[in-house]
Order: sequence, then structure tokens, then C-alpha cells
Amino acid sequence: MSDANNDEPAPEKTELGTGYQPAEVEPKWYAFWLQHGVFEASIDPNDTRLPYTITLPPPNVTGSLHMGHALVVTIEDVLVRHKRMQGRNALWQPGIDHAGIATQLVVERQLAREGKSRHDLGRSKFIERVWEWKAQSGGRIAEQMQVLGASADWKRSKFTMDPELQAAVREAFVRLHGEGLIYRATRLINWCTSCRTALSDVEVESEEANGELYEFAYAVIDADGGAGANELVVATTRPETMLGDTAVAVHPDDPRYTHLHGKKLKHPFVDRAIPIITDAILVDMAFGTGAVKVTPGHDFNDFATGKRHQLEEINILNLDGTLNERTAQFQGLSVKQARSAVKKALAEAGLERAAKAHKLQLPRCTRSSTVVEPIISTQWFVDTKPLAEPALAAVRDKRTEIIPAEWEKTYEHFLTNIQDWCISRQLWWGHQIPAFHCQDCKHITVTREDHPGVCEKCLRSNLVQDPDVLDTWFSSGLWPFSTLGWPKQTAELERFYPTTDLETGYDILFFWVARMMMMGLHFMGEVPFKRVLLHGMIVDETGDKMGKLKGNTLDPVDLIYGADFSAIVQKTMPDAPVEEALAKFRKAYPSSAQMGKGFSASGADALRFTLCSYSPQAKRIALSPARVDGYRKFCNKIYNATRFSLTYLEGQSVTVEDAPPPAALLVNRWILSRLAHAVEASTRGIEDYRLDDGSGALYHFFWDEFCAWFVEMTKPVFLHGTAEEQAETRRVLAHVLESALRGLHPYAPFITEDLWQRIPRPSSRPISIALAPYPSAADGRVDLQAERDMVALMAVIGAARTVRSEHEIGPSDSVMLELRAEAPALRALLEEQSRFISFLVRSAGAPAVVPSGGERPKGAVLTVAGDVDVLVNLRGLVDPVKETERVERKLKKIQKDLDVMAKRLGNGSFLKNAPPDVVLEANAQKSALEREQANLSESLKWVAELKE
RNA sequence: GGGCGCAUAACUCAGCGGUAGAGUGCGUCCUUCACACGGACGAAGUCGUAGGUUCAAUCCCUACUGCGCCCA
Repeated sequence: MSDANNDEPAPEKTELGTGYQPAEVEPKWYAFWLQHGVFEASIDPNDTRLPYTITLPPPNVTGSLHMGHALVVTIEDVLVRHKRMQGRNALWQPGIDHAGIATQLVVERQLAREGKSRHDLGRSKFIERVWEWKAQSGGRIAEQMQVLGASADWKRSKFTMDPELQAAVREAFVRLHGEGLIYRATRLINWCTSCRTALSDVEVESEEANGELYEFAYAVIDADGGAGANELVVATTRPETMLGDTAVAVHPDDPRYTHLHGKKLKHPFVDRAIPIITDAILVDMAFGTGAVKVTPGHDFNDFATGKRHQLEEINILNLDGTLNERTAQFQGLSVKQARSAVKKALAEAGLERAAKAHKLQLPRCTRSSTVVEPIISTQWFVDTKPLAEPALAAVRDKRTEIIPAEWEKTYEHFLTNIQDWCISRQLWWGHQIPAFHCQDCKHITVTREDHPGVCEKCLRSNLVQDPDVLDTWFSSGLWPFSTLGWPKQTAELERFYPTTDLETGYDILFFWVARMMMMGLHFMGEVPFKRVLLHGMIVDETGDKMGKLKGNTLDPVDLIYGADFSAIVQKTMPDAPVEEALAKFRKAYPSSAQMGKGFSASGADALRFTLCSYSPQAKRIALSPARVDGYRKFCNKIYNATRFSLTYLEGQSVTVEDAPPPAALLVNRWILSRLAHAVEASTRGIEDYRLDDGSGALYHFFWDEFCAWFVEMTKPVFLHGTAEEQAETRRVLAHVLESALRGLHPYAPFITEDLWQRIPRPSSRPISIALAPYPSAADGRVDLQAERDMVALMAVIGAARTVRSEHEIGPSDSVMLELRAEAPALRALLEEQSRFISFLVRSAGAPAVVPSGGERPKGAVLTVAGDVDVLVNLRGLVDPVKETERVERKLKKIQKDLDVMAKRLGNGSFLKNAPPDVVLEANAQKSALEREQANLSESLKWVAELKE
């Protein structure tokens, strides 16, 4: 980390206008942080700070920033900045994922525009071309993350195709292979005909679709005769696969088909006899005709059935999804064409029996959305069972904690049912499998060497490297340690592994988290992270997933810099007419109706604060632009409160110490006490992964307590207070503001840095707020008496203000105020604070503070605030009818509450069974209500005098 | 089919066994010397439906209805 000796100057201070302009502030402070190495983690052996590590889920190199990224960046940045400020040696490890298929597609599209294919270039030229593309336009997303304020250690940024990471991948492969956990096998796998590659199970998502259940008949060979005995009708959603049928299964207990057991069927198009088998696992008697065609070469259930019955597995597809030479006259057709051709041919052969609409699950490639075809193929697999066991155990015994805990079940379910993982991909871009096929003896040599000289078995040198690359998630699985230098024993690995927190969307619990757990435990012997923090998906304001088709995508950048709605929809739906796109957008974001022509430039801080304000526990985060706007205003509030404070702090040589200043005035004692609560709540929120609570506590503190009460109450002090009171208040104001900005910094890094640099601060502070200590309860001073007194005071002021407001007394009209209280201590408090009451209520002179009872001034209305009767003299100022209405409204409400209390307290079992303090509390509430009721009823009699 | 979750103010969401909260919006008043990106005040909810447990249920349990997601 750089230190304060760095003589680079801080960015120049600009004039403070009346409105906060994030665009003028944010970029310069980001540059400042980078310049001073504020985000850099330390491996200095003398640095004894406890490490705190998060690895950033590496975004796709082809990607650009979307709301999901903004959420990840925001949450992780809050966690990291908080821990950094708490004095931890914080490492936020960033990086980029090479994204095999996605990247290859991007570059192939680029080539296509030049009229070329990757095959025209050849493998090595093509890969060079990908690197060129990457250098020019890949990884832009990292810059966009910086716009959000991400305090990652960018100098350590890694790319999954960096040479060190390639070495890590190779090492992992070789070791797993040596341990027998990686093997090569021929089996049924998911094949994407458009990406032309195998996929793992998790890269296939099934989608409901409207299809049909089609029935056709196979003729029975050597039929015994009898009604219906010479054919067997099967039902299928994929008729074309019948070209690969090698059996038809019926349930062993199905009486309809007992006579066919052991018989064979004649395939109508290819020269093949198909056995009728009995299988209780595959066949559901109630479904379809109860007879199931079995295609082991193209269906996972059928494949398993085939293994049980030693059936032949026939592949009918070419890798491009067309039918191959095993399909007679259908050869060369696409699957879709073949489906209608087969149906037509069956109908012509008189074998078609029925077709009815049917809902089915279509497996689709997560990348290309192409329907995935199961085919038999030779691929590399990871034997996941031995890896999954330790990963399960680590979560069960809490070495790794999953938060929210409800995801543990999903994790458990996935890992207990995990299938072997197909890791080879028929792509060029990625980590090429370090396996070398001997052209002479066919042995496969797996090695760390780039170019092994000879086959390890026959020692001849006729070797060809396996052309396939590894699944991108294979390298991602190594991320928590490969980024730290593994397999080398680096200082980074020593210090930062296991990492502390892993924060990501729940949607990649399977893809990524489970794999990191398996790999981390296997290679490092320790869990890769101590906590897994999962957040929900960002959806539009109505709860729909964001998507291009829906026209409801929100670009974080538009919220940060501001944008017209018409520009936004032209970007999200470039092909649709503007009006139509705009309509869709407005429907998805009803609150945009309040926002005029577009989004204001809210700045990164406001967006971050908004994202923090949603509970991360929710599965769906329905982002409301209006809410962003609310936090934009909050930033403006912070800015203006600071501006106000500076008018009293600048040029006043106020000294700020680390410890909270001594305070005698109630308002000063109170705000220090509230500060203690607020910063504590913030830390608790961050530590409990409840950023909504943490940020909310500070929002409420800053706006509703610091600004609404404290700052207002400093005004009479600064105007008329003694020099001593002013000095004390200045010190408290400076201290609380400085502490509050530090407290807010993880959530809103830019504005807090900018303002913090302008205000007085303790001499011990470092060059950046990002390195200053996070405030704790010790920065305030808990003072329960002060809090109680302020509650009473605020209630009195509120009651008087309500009277003013309800009677529409203008701000320039002052009112006579009389306060009556029984307890001498309470009267003393009101006397002491009378200048604040007078200032905030705008009373004519100090309020009269008197004991309860006594004669009521003529024309005064009465309202009750706790134990204080508040008499506001409205004589000649208001309408008696309005006053009657007001009082009656109040009385009605009180009566309602009293009814509830009477019911509770009238219940003998409540008095008997409820805890004593609850009963006590109820009684207290009841008498307070009764007193208020009595006073108000009394005041009804007086309304007539008001108009005098 | 299996699993998970959600249903609270007009909207987006917190909350929780002891008489319902926030932000935005809405209404009234106010350009008072930090902020109209503001201030003061106010209105607004049978806490999805039906049962059960309890002195007490929005909260716990059961069923149902509606919605969403994941796995087969």
C-alpha cells in the first residue's frame, strides 16, 4: 500500500454549488485512489494485519456491465471497504473469465463479416485473432466496474487464459487424471449442434414447450394373430428418433402386452428387428400407450435402459444435427425436417395411429438456445463423487457457511445427485487438454509438458495433442487459488487462502460455487472461502426477468450518468419502433412515470445505495428507478448538510480529535449517542450480510436525526449561544459529520471522500477516507438520559407543530406556547431547552413552562405530548369548526385504542398468563390514553373562544 | 412429479408472538438565511383465504388459492 508520503496532490477542490454533481466528483477520486494504491493488498511479511479476501466472480471477457454486475460490485465493495477501514489487509481479487463458447462466437462472427470461417484461418491463427480481439475490446467491463467505485486490487487482475493460470489448469488436470478422477469415456452426452460442442449438464436448461405426443405402430414379426396382436403402438414426442430405436419396452406387469413378451418388431425404414423388452423402470403403464420406444443413442433414460438390457446404441446424427448414413432415405435432413419426413413416411406406410398436443420439456443450450441433442460421443469426464463428498461435509460442519442458509438444501441436493462432469469442449478457444494421442500405439499421454517428446508407453514420438479444450468452469473452479499463484507456493496463497467471503448470485451456485468447493478442498485441503453470500436476481419493477425481448433492461450506466427514456429504449430495443419500445419500458417501470423524460444523473453512489437498500436475501430484487432517485436526493442531502456545517467550521480552527468531544448541551449529548447506535447498526448489518439494515441505519441517522434535528438545533446555538456553547457545538458537529462520512463511505465512496477531504478531521487520519478507521460505538457516546429527554422534547415540538400545521398557521406567524408538566424534572428540561422549542415551533418568545392544572389561557388549544400538556394559543388565528373536527378525530382514534386496551386488560387470563412487564406496559398505555382523552374532551368546550 | 420461496399502504420492499414500518408516490401548507434534489404536517393497510395453537397471531402450525424459481 502506498503511504501518505506520496506527494501527488489531492484533486483540486471545486466550488460548492447548491446541488451535488456526482459527475464532477466521482472520476477524480477514483483516479486518486488508484494513484495512491489505496486498494492494494499487502504481502509484506511485517504487515501483521489480519487478511480479508474476496475473489470477484470473474465476469465474461465478452460481457458489458449489467445490473447483476452492478449488484455484485456494490455488495462486495461495501464488504471490502468496510473491512479495509476496520484495519484488515483487504484483498479484493479481480479478474476476467475467458468464456470459451461466448468468446469464440464473438470472434467467429467478426470473421464471418469478412467472409471467413475459423477453419480458413486454422487453429493457431484463429487463437491469435482471439487474443487480438481481447486486447482491443475484451474486458471493458473492468473499466465499467471502476465507474461504480470497485476497490479491487486491479494490479493483481487475472485472466483465466494468463500463462500462470493455464499452468494451474494443466496441473489440476494432470493431477486429477493421475488420481483417476479424470477419465475419457464414450457415453451419451449433451450436444449443441450450433456450438458444435459437448455441454455439461448444468449448461443445459429445460424449457417448457408445446409439442405433440405422436403414436405410431411397429408391426410384430411372427404375430400369433388375434385382434390387435399384430402390432405394437408406441408414443413419442420425437418421432424421428425411431430411426435409432433398438427396442420397445413394455411394463412386465402390463396385461395388455403379456402376449408380446419375447417377440420382435419390424422397423419400417431400416433393416432391423427390434426386440420387445420388459422394463419396470422406464415404463409408466399409464402414460401414452404403455409401450415405449427405446433409443439408447439419443435419450438419457433410454441409454440407461439400453445398459440394463445390453441394447445396441445407434447414433443417427452428424455433429451438425443432420441425420447420418444410418438413417436410410432420411440421411442429410435436419432433425426438424426429419421429424415431418418420418411422420409422413409412417402415415404413408399406414402406421400412423394418433397425435395429440402435449407439453414437454425441451433442453436448450444456455449459450445459443439451440435444442440440445443427446448423442453418444467420446469425451473427458471428471469423476465427481469423490470430490463432492468433502464439499458436502465442509458445508455440513460449517467450515463454509452458506448465507442465506436456505440455499444449503439446494447445494446439498445438487452435490448428492451430481453426475460425472463432461469437461471437454470441441472448441478452439480455451485450455487445450494436455493429453497426447500416440498415433502408433493409441496410448494417451497426459503431461504437464507443452510438447512431450515421446509416448510414455511405446516411446515413439508420433504424438498429437487432443484437440479439445476444457469447460470454462473447469478453470473457474480453481479461481480462489489459481489467482493467488497456485500451484506455486506463493506468499499470496499463504496469506490469502482460504479466502474469507465469496459473494455471488444464487444462479451460479451449481456452475461455480460447488465446483470451487470441490476443487479447493481437493487441491488445497481447505475450503476456498469461509462464507458464501448469495444474492437474488435483479428484475424489473413488476418482477419480470430483464431481457432484450421484453425491452426492460436497465443499464446501470444510464442511471449513473442519466439518460432520456427514448435513448434508453433505442438502445435496449433497437429494432422496435420507439413508441412501442417506450410503452414496454414504462410498463416494466411504472415509477418512471414520475420521472419526466428520463433518468437524472444519479451517480454511482446513489445507485450503490439503492442496491444496498434491498434485502439481499430476497430471491428477486425488483429495481425501482424512483428509488434510485430517492438516493440521489439523499446524496444531495449529505452534500448540503456538509455545506451547511462548513459555514460554521471553516476558518474557526476547530480541532477534531479521535475521541468524541465532551458535551454538556442536550442536543450534543443526544447526537453523539445516536451516532454510536447508527455506526454500530451499520457494522452489524454489513457483518450479517444485511446491507439493507446497515445502510438504512445510516440513512435514517443522517437524514432524520442529524439533519432534521441536530443541525436545526445547532442554529439557535450558533446564533445566540455563549462562546463556550458554540465551541462545544462546533466540535460535536465536526466530529459527528466526520464520523458519519466514514460510516457512509463503504456504501457511497465518492461523495464521502469528496466531502471528507474538505472538512476538519483528526490529525491521525490517513490520506483517504478509504483508509480511515470505520467508526464504532466508541466514536459516539451512549447517553440514555439524553435520548429519553430528546424523545420528550421532540414529542412536544411535534405536537405544537401539528397544531400549527392543522390550523394552517403560516411560518411567519408566531404563536404563544405554554407547556404544563407535573414532574419538576420534566419542567426543568423544558425550561432548559426552551430556546430550541421556541426556535423549532416558532413560538412568540420562550414557552411558558408551568405545573399541571391552573387556569388555561383564553384561546389556547390543548394537545398532549407524553406527560406534557401543550397549549398553543390560536386566539383569533383559526376557525373553531376546524378545531372541533381535529379534536374529534383525535378522540375517535384514542377511543379505538382504548377499546383494544380495555379488551386486553379485561381478560383475566391475560393478567394471569402474560409476562408482568407486558401487563404493566399495557396499564401505562391505558392511563396515558385516558389522560389524553380527558384533556381533549375538555378542550372541546373551549373552541368557541378561538374566533374572538 | 420432487424441492424451495413469495403473498404486508397506490408502487417497491423491510419487519415481527404483545395495539403495523420505510422509501417513493398522494394531500395540505411553506421559496424561514445548507438543501424546493427542501421543510412542516397529514391521509392511506380486514398484513392472500379458511381453520388450528396461544392470555395474545400479520408473525407459529395445517389446508387452500395465486405467483415465481430450481431439479427431474
